[in-house]
Parts: sequence; structure tokens; C-alpha cells
Amino acid sequence: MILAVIFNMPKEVITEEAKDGKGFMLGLAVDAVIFGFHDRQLKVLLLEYKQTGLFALPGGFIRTKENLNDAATRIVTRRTGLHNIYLQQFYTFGDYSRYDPTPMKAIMNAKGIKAPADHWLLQRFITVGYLALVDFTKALPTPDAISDSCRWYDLNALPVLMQDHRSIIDKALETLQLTLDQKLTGFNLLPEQFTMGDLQSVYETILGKPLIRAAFQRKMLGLGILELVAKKMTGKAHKAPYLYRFINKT
Amino acid sequence: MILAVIFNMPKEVITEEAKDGKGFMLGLAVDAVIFGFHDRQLKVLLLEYKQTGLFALPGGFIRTKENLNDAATRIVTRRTGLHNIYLQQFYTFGDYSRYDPTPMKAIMNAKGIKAPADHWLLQRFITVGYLALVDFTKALPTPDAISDSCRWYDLNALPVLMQDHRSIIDKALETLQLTLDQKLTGFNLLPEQFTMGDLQSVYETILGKPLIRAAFQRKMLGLGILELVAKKMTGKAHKAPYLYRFINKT
DNA sequence: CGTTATTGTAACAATATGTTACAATAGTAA
DNA sequence: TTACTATTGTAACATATTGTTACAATAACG
Repeated sequence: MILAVIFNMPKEVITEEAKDGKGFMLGLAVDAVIFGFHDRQLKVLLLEYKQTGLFALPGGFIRTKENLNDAATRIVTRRTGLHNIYLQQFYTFGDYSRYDPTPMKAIMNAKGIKAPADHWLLQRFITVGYLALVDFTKALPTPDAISDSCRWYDLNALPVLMQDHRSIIDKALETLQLTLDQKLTGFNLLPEQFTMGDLQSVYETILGKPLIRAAFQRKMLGLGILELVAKKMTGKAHKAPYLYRFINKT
Repeated sequence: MILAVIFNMPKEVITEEAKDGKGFMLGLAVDAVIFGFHDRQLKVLLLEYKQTGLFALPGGFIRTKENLNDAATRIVTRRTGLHNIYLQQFYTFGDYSRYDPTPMKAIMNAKGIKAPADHWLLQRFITVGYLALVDFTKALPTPDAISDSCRWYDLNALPVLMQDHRSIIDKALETLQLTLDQKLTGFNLLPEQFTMGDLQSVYETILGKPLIRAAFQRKMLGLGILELVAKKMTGKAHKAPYLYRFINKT
């Protein structure tokens, strides 16, 4: 979320660059809904501002000469440590009712930053929403140097979020559901190798409904985008499932 | 497009409000791809700045306390005279390479406006793209008071457009194609009553490929969203087609 | 080895879509 | 009135996709 930026910077910069917003586009932010998958659950990466008890999406601003998409990549990489992430712009949030400077004021106060009423961070912001799908096992949630946390939260048990961040997440999930079949993005939530059961549980969790095993398997194999890698010995008393790998047929 | 705004205002305002950008969000614009349908062709509403020979999408800025979506509605209504339009945000364009102040400089010069290099209209802009589907027969393309034109252009014969407006149109069409079945938006391009042939030609034109008549008709009727209104006597020597009407089953 | 639980897949059913064909019919002209 | 023409509405069948059931294959366990 917006706040993340001022904590992205060394302290000098907060009183310097962030003071007048120089170097960034004003009134515009990027927020990222970073999805992970673990234990048959969708997870979302959230930042916590302990002083204020506020939770927020990781986000930031656009540098004066930076591509919007590059800003999004930078923000997601900053939080996950990952490169080559599946990242997709899904909606731009511009309701005036989004505007609520109180949480930002509280945080700046807690940080000991003097904020005049017309401080750029206290103005209205329009936010471009990006959704990211990452391999939960590879991501390294990284908080800022300054005392906030960055952790995975279960999508079904989200804390109360700042501003309209909850509806940003809802819209991201909705987008994911609508484009899942079309774009075949589900793989991005899994490690490189996975079983058909893993993949099905990703689909079921995203769509929020059970799928028919035989039909799902037939369809996925029929797409010709799965490559059989090996058997996976689970240690359980039944047939071992195969491990598959996603192959991009260009 | 961006430029449209300064021509939306009476002359005093240009030297007043538009001068420092007060009353608008800075660095953010809305551009609208307004689609119409006529003679089996998709049309797009474009503005022409005669002094400079530049063509552009209708667009504008977001007022300080205005919802982003309301700004888009305002901009489209301003150009078409229509209310209750199908309007959909489709993408936000934020590449730095979009930034090119020369056309704006030229236009301001032609208007006799002195523009210092740091004028807000000469800074970098990020644009939220909206697509609108309107009834070609009802729209009333409306240029500004100040000497530019506003007309329909055939999508297959677009003039050279300012900045990246051509790729904005391309992306809008792409979005339309991908969501046509899902969202059933094709009706918005037709008058309230239409024949199955009319509807099919809308679909064929948007998708850019012929559809099978029998299958198309069966599917459309099967959706249960068409209401039979009357017969349409075409004056031709063959069976008269039915007129249908779109009904929103809520 | 049998038992157990799960996987891979075949087989059939139901649904959706592609294709062909034909009856219905508004205008035209004998 | 009555053929004739071109297009519409729809049935009928073929093919493709998806839903459903069933069953063989098999890794671990006793």
C-alpha cells in the first residue's frame, strides 16, 4: 500500500524526498495483491504497521520516469524477493470515497514525521491494482527496515484492512476467477513440479467450488501444456501420483 | 484525449483554471474509446485539432473530488450527448514512452496560450482507458466551442493518432473481443429493436470472423435475454425477420 | 500376498456447438 | 391467383466438449 513507500526509503529520504514528493508522480499509487497458495488455501501478502494496528497491501508510487508496469514489478519484487513473477494489472481504483488521510496521518505521527495538512501523502490518491501469483515456497516476505511486518494471511481470515484494500483484494480474486481458464495462470501458484491433485486444489480454491476429478484431469492433459516429469512417492499406501511440469508451447 | 479538456472550458478558464491545473488531479487523465456500429462497421469517435492536423481520443481530467468513473461518464456524455451509456474501464496506460509534450505544445501555441516548460499539461500523464458502446443512431458527436471537430471514423480507416492513442484503441477492441460472450455487451451498439441479422453482424464485426447463422441464432435465443417484439417488413422479397429487444433478467 | 486408499483412464451420458436442410413467407411478376 | 426468389426460423443430424460412473493400476502396510 501507499505507506509502504516511505518505509522503503532510508530515513534521510523520508524527510527529504518523501517530503515534497519529488521524484514520484503525485496522486497516483500502485497496490499489489500478491497471492500465494499453501495447505489448500489462498494467501495474501500483507503489511502491518504495528504502531497503529493497521494492515495494508504492499504498494508504492511511480517514479517520475518509470513505466507503470515496472513500478509494479519493483514493488512486488521488493516484498517477495522474487523475479519473473506473474503480474497483471486488473483495475484502477478512483472513487473519491477512497480518500481518507487519517491512517496515513497516524502512521506519520507514530514515525515522528511532521505532516502539514497539504503534505503530498495526505492528498487524494488513485490506485492502480496489480495482482501477482507467486510460488509460496519461494517467496521471502520482506518488511521494511522500520519496524513493520510483512506476512502471509489466509484469504479467508484477513485482518481488517486500511481504506478500501479489502475491496481491492475482492476485485483481484474476481479477476482471477474470470480469467483462470483463459489465461492458465494457476500454475504460477505452484512449485515447478506438482501433481494433478495439487493443480486441481489450486483451481478449486480459486473458484471456490469442487471440480470433477476425471474431467479436470482429462481437460488439463488435453491442453498439452503439461509435461510428465516423474513419479512422486508420497509414502502413503496407494498409487503414486505423477509429477507434472508446465511447458510453454510457443 | 487530454487536450479535449482545455477546449471543454470557456476561454477565461483556460488562462485561469487550466493554467495551474487547480481543480484537477495532476498527471492523470481519462481517455475514452467510444464505439459505434453502422453499415456493418465499427466506428470510433475522434476529435480533430485542425490547426495541427492531430487526431485524438476524447478525454479529460479528474476533478479533485470526482469519482474516476464519474469523470469517464462525464467525458463520454460531453461528446455523445448520451446518458446511461455502457462504459467499462479496460486498462491504465503508464509507459513513460507515452510522454511526448510536443503535440500539446503545438496546440497550445496554435491557441495562443503561453506555456512554460513546467506547465502541468506538458508533464507526463498516465491515462485510464475506458471503452463505451453507444447506439450510433442516437449519439450526437459534439466538438468543442473552439474550432475542432468530433466525428465518427471507421475502425478500419483510422487517421494517424496522437501519442499512443492507436494502441489504446487496439487494446479496447481486444478487451471487447475477449469479453463479448461473457458480458453480452453487443446489444449496446444497436438500437433498442434489432433483427437477429443485425446482432450477428455486430458480433462478426467485433470478432472479425464469420459466424454460423443457425448456431448463432440458437445460442442467442437459448440465452433467454431476447424478447420478440414484432415483425420487420423490410420491403424485400423474402420472409420478414423478427425484431428483438434485449431484456435484462434480474 | 491380501488389504486399503488414491491415481490414471476408459466408457458412456448429457450438453454444447458445427453443419445441412428445409419449411415459412414477403415481395415480384406473370 | 400463382409461380418464383431470397432470406428467415428452425429442425435434424454430426461432432466436440463436459459430466458421471466405473475400474484397473499400484504404493504402503500388516
